[in-house]
Amino acid sequence: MNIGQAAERSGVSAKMIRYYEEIGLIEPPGRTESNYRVYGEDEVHILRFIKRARTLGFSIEETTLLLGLWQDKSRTSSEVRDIASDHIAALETKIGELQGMVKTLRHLVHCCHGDDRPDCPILDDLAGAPAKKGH
Amino acid sequence: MNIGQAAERSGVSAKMIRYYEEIGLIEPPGRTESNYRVYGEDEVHILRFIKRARTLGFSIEETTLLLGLWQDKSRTSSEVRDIASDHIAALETKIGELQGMVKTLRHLVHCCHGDDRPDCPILDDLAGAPAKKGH
DNA sequence: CTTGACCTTCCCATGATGGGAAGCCTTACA
DNA sequence: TGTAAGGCTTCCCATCATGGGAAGGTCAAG
Repeated sequence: MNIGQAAERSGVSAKMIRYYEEIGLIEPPGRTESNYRVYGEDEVHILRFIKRARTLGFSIEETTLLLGLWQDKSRTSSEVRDIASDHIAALETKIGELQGMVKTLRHLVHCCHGDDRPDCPILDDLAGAPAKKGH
Repeated sequence: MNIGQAAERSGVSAKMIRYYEEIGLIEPPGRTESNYRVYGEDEVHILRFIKRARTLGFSIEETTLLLGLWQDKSRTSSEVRDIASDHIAALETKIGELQGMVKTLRHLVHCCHGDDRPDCPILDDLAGAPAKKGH
């Protein structure tokens, strides 16, 4: 099948398939006489694997690792689990950061009367003013 | 003061200060005879404002808006609050997505025995295998 | 006067993706 | 058989915010 169909069947855009090939994440496929890329079921399967990993937030680099482990019969499941565990830890760090931002913003919004007056605790905070007590 | 000191005092790198100037987020400062940028307390204050907004996860675009509102005496606090509220909503969407990833990964890691055997539910899932019941 | 630390501009890289142009190929239809 | 539409190819550019580094000018301390 051509790249368009492989894209549709895997959920990875044609642009991205070519990019993955370029960076060596996937092997260059065969070509027709007229230089069209030709894919089979196996390639679609690999692309779906990649798609799923990306959806779970793994970076291309981590995905490369996982893909290697997937295709390596002698891998140990603990290798994969370590990658996944590390990734969970990274995601949780990120979540914590975002939650910190939300908490601060929520407090500021709560303190902001939000009417036609220009007085605004949010801007005061951004500008580095000391927080007023007792809102 | 020179750019290096402004950077140190504001927490914004010299590279970024020049970039912010280039994209019009901040005004071009005065120059010495030898073409060095010259900053004063006001500029450091603005840079700190920007730094804080960025730390809270506002994009450059949102920061531009907030900066404009900060310097606009006729602004209404509701304008600022709307920006902040929108930003909170965006952050929470992002947090939800990350939490979804963590939940899935956690389940997979829980199901993975993580030893020397190659059998690995995480890879099975990435490869699109139907989940086994009961783990 | 030298040396080292600072400043200037300019270009390039990141990570993952999309947009689009120019040109070739295939398929379907009149 | 001719043509038009749409798919494919490569190549370049843009994003967003940031950092790295080179080449060259400037300043301050010794």
